[in-house]
Amino acid sequence: MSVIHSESPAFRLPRRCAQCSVRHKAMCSAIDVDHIDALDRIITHVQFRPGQTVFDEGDLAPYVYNISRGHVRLFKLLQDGRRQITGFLNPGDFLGLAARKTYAYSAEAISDADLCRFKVAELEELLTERPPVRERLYEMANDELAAAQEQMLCLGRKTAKERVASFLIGQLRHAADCGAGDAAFDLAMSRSDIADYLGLTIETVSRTFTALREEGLIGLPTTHRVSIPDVAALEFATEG
Amino acid sequence: MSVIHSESPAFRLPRRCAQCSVRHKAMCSAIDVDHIDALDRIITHVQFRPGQTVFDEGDLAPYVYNISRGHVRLFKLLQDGRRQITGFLNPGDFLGLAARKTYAYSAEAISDADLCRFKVAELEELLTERPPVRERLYEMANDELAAAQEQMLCLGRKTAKERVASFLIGQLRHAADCGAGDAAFDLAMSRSDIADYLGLTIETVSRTFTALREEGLIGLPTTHRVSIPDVAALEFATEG
DNA sequence: CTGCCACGTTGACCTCGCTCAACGCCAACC
DNA sequence: GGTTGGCGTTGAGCGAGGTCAACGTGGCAG
Repeated sequence: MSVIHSESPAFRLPRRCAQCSVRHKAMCSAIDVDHIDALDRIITHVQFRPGQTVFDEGDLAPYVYNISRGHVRLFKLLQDGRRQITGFLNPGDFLGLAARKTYAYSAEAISDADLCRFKVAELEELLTERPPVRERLYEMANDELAAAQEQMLCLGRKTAKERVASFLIGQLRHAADCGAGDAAFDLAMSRSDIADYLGLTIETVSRTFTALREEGLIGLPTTHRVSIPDVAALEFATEG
Repeated sequence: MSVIHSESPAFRLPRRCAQCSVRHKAMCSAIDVDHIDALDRIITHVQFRPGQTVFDEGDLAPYVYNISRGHVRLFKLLQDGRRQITGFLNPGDFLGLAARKTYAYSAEAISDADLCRFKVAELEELLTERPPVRERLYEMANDELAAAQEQMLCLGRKTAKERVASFLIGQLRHAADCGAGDAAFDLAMSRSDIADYLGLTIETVSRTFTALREEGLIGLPTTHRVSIPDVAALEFATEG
């Protein structure tokens, strides 16, 4: 496919939940193996290309999603185009949580991404039949809330260097969860995405990466790969 | 009492849920009138003075609270004392939502405040018996999440003037919910609290209030009272 | 190979909001 | 009445991060 940032509609894709590699992390983990077919019946698998829109803030919200592969950015825009990325989602993450009748934020794929799509109405049935699923969703909402509060601290009170260090530690933690052994990982997102996540400009992010590299706090084998020789040292730079 | 910022322990206070003036807004609204006595049995009413700590970030979290009177600030601190206020709570609001084993943020009373205290363990029983309560909590968590995302946009991408305008519009909305007729209201919090909520300094908040007043966008009959002659005009100042 | 384009880096300069300091106001207290 | 202390406002100067611009680099199409 020649046009990467295609706006062509996401296409469907047949899959089975039983084989889902991220089921254990996802909301679906609250549903036991014997009832997975109930999931399969209400799920549609859809695929997105990098940059493609999953939904826009203000759209009617008939669907929620689970990410089975790839990365997604969530963001809000001001009228003049200023953008604040409120979070990056990874495989296993839930998308559409805060949704009421309409989505409260926009979502775009960062990389190629496979998503499991649920109709909210059908999910509601599942929730009524299986209270543990709602409990799991409640837990996930609370985790997101805690993350949002941490991010507010970052945006409101940390310097550029502290923000970038915090971001990198967060990415490291996530990579560690995914089983990457040493303190090195790949960034799924561009400098521009990082800037809009940290409330900085691209230039400041770039300069701060360079400064951290020159101080020996990080290594940058490629622009999208980061190594952290001394995690404690970088953690210190997170707020000191 | 001569010492306002007393650190004396909060004292208990007998009350009945049936008479609670904010029950309709609170989590408790998911419990019908016939079962209010179940609430009364697991609730302790506690009172706080201005500046008093309800709990600190990192404390074990055996309790959650509902606010029946007064105002509370939630915040996180950096080691060097920098503070980010993540939210102001009003009567009817729930406190301790994001709690896991320990609180993820600190909470202090801003004004004199009455709180209804629940033991988490006992609330859990109520949740199991009455699923609508968990649904209500889930909704509240999602509302808070949406508010947190809006605040991230504010902190990451808005100018000082836009932040203060956004804050004032938010306070106006809240006052309107509470039935205040015209576009004027009292601020429960100090300039210092507003600064730490908006990621600014006290001086910048003060200067911005003055600037907005000189532009005719707001009136300041007293330092803690704000009138908004043209809500649409202030709303416009909210993002450009 | 060549040209193109998106992305990232670096430099020079500027500005918005921060820092530091002085001052005003008001309520509490002696 | 005078003093004190908390809070808010105002001013002067500064600096972290933004703006604008140039340049480097790597992947891809032809």
